[in-house]
Amino acid sequence: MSTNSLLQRILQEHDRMGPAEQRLGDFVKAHPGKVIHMSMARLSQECDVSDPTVMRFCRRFGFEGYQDFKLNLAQSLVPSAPFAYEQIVPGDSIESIVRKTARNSLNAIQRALEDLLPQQIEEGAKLLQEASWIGIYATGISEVTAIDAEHKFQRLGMRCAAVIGRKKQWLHAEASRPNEVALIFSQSGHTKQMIELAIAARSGGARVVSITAADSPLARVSDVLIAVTPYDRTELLTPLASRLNHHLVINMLVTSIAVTSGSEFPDQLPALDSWQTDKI
Amino acid sequence: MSTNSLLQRILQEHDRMGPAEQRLGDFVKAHPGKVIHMSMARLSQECDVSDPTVMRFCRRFGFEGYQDFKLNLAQSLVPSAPFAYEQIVPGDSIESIVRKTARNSLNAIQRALEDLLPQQIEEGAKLLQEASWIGIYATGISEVTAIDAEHKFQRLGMRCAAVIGRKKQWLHAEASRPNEVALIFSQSGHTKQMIELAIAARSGGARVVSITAADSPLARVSDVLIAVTPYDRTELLTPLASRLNHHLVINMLVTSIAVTSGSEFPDQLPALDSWQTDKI
DNA sequence: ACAGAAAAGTAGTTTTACTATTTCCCGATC
DNA sequence: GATCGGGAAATAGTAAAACTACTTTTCTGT
Repeated sequence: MSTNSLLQRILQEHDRMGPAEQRLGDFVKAHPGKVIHMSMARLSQECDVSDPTVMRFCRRFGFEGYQDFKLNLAQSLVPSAPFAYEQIVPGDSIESIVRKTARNSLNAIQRALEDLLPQQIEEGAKLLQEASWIGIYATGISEVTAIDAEHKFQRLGMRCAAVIGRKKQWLHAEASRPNEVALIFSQSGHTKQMIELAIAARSGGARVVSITAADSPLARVSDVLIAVTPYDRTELLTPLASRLNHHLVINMLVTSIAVTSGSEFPDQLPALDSWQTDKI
Repeated sequence: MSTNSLLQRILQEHDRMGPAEQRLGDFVKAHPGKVIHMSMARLSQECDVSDPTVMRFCRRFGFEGYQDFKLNLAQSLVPSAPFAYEQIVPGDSIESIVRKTARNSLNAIQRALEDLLPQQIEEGAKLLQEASWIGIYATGISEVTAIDAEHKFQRLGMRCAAVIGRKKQWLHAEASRPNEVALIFSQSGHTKQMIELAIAARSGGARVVSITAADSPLARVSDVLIAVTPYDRTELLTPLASRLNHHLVINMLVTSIAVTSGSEFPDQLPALDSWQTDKI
């Protein structure tokens, strides 16, 4: 993404700098959190460098001076930006659970924003929109995702159903016919049941839209793939974050369909609960 | 929450300050982006205030001085420069739908991180953990949230059920007895059915944990409130964002319960799907 | 109305960021 | 091989910034 962190730019510029400025760069990279609380004098001393050199170093990156540099450095350090998954461990306080959970979710969405390909969403939305019926398939905890999708598509007046459970899924997939779409959610794209469902649905003439990992077996047997990069081993531990992106994709699909079908307030549609329930 | 955005803290402290410091506070709130590039002298002049007053103002919030204050201010405004919700409009391209959806979600989580009170999560988790059975109630699109909660609590081996539909909900709520907990999800806290369910459950001896807006009718009839600030009119249009925070709360509850009950890998629990499904 | 405390301001000191100029280092040139 | 030249860095100096100690003003309560 275009929002290159300042620290990365320092790394890139490294070879184009003289030795004194390199020492500066190394120190800033190593202790950015310290630097923002240091004066120019202290920093220059720490790196065996004179303070006009610090000045030149800052200007090199397009800043007006040291102050301006420090401010931007501070902003690029802010926890939410490009930062790692924080594992939750047994001793954690409630407060840190709250913080870590939220931050991990932020992290997940940020990654999604960088990785998602709008074109895939577009293709998926087009197929879904043209379908006469949509079967929504998932297993395990992704079932909730399927139910969520069902709710939202039905709001748009579309014919669809979340199909849960092995036997039911088989029944529906084998009865597939042209003009229908099978929408499949799978984290890894390696789940046997889902791959077989995709194949069954296609042999009946239906199209398959999968929200799953790129380069997975499921991706290869789908007509349209919406690639959601799964999390590597460490990050797999996070329960919400991994599923969050699937919900995001659903929302993007729903909104896209609403937009292209000419709704005036595309993002209002799924929020109509208020009409159906009595309030006091 | 301790990670309260600086601007919010300024707002909270407003009444405890003298008129000069109030002028400062107002200016900082109005032009935070300007302030971070101003010197103390310029700021004090702009607010008709002497510069030791600026000093005192900064120290009031626990900072060492003006510099330190500016640094933290800069960090607190980094995330999405203006916190504004970006409405999706009919003409939007797929790409901007993707971007806006993701950014609105980020925005929602960030707000949750600032507003959520860990103590409420803690109280909620405690009650849920001690319950002999948990009834999970919701209507409309929040039903998905209820199902999600059911899935996750069951992973922990807890006895619970998502109760969907008016009549079923009545049956269950009226049969409530001590040691049971009713877990209620409601965006506004004004839904009649939910309030009545809460009252019914309590009169049967059960405790009520609500995830809803503070100061709402539902909040007032609950034993434990987990306050999730609802979105004002403009932001109500966002379908995912408003519900997202309820999912976050569920996750925090599940993790908290897992931690306090001594699980070794608290954040791994809800990710055990792999055990149940065949992979290829 | 007046004592006492809180709030804000004045004046002064130290530190800081930044500038202008000079020195050093190193490779190419005659 | 001394010299010239150009980039990299340092020295020295300045204006302004941040911070402190102290004084004055403005409330508040008896």
